[in-house]
Amino acid sequence: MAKDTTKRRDALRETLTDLAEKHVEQEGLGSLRARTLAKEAGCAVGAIYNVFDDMTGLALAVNGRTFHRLGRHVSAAVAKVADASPTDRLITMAVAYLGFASENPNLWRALFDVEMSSDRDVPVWYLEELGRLFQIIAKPLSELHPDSDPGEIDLMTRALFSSVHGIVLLGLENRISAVPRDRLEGMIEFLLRRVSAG
Amino acid sequence: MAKDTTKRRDALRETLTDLAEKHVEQEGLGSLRARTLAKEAGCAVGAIYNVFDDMTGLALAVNGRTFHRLGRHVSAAVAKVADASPTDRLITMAVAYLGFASENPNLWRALFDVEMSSDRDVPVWYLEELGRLFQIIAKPLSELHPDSDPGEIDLMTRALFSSVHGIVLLGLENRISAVPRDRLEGMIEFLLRRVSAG
DNA sequence: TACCAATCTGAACACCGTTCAAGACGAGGC
DNA sequence: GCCTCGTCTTGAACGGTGTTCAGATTGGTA
Repeated sequence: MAKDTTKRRDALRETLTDLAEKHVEQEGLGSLRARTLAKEAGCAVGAIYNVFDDMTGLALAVNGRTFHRLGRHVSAAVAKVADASPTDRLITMAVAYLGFASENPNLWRALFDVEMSSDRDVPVWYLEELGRLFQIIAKPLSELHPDSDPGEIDLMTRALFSSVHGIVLLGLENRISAVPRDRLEGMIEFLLRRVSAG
Repeated sequence: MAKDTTKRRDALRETLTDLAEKHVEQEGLGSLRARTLAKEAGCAVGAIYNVFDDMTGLALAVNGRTFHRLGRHVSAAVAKVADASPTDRLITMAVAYLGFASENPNLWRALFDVEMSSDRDVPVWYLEELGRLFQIIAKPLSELHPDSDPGEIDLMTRALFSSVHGIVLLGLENRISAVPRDRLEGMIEFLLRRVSAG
């Protein structure tokens, strides 16, 4: 079978991603070291490059998992209040987003800190995963504004997501603001109630 | 006079900051190289460390200038519409913020990209400059909500700034969204009008 | 002028991601 | 079972980074 080496490849890929995920979670994206990972995984530094394009590729693999978990986290939260008003569902999702970010700060930050500046294209799954997230935000919005065309809904979705993201981002950046967690929830709820009240 | 060497120190400090600013503006924060700057400034690499603690200190010096320019940009914009309604003034400021960010993307990004994770304290002027920015945002807000206590105003200020910041951040990050500039202005105006309408 | 402390120098250090020639090894044919 | 060949794996080496520090230099002072 020609599968044996492929299996080992996949196993190494997973081992490395596991280890990298642990490092990012505990010490942040900047703590990823090729030599350290190789030692921990019991392989040579060069072996990493048989499995990933470069260290950014490895970081993207970690982000893939995080993105998926984030999506499930938000989905699960909103599923529990499926009968609530669109506004309350929006608030639930946003607070769930805040919760995920504050419970997984390093992993969450890594989602936006990876170097994409190079010629590397944004991976398809990145946009797909983001699209899924936007879709579950768009649903309550289109209920709130049944007469708006999809383009308008899309813009509102991006605006709301960006706003909540901004509050979470600067709120968790304690060097700048250091707003208590429950205050952040209050800010988010205030914002969304105001925007929804039409 | 013992001032002569001090003068040279200050001159080198300014020269290095000028050069660094140019590099950040053109190529981004990540393009700062100690050896390159030393060569351009006509000094040795080690001389940089007589004038700055490390490269982060140099980046902070650049950010100091940017922060100041940003403050003046927003102030100037709102000064032109001093007689407008509080809501319109908020929108003017936010759009000015967007304008500054989109015209100086690399310098603006550097404001939030500097490594502060280490033990280094946030410089006082950083917080002072941010405080000034928050103050000019808070003014229209306290006109809109004359009965709110300063604590509430402060939270609303942070919430609004963070929201606008989020929209600008993800909006200019073309790898993720790529929303046209005028659409971004629309999103900001929509958000602020909704939040202001009480 | 002569001295000393402060400044400046740049080679050296420790570390990083990445590469690649060479050795090891698995798969398929006999 | 053995051989061959191509692929995988190895880790030293490469080129780059920020930072340091012993020695050279220089400016201020007596």
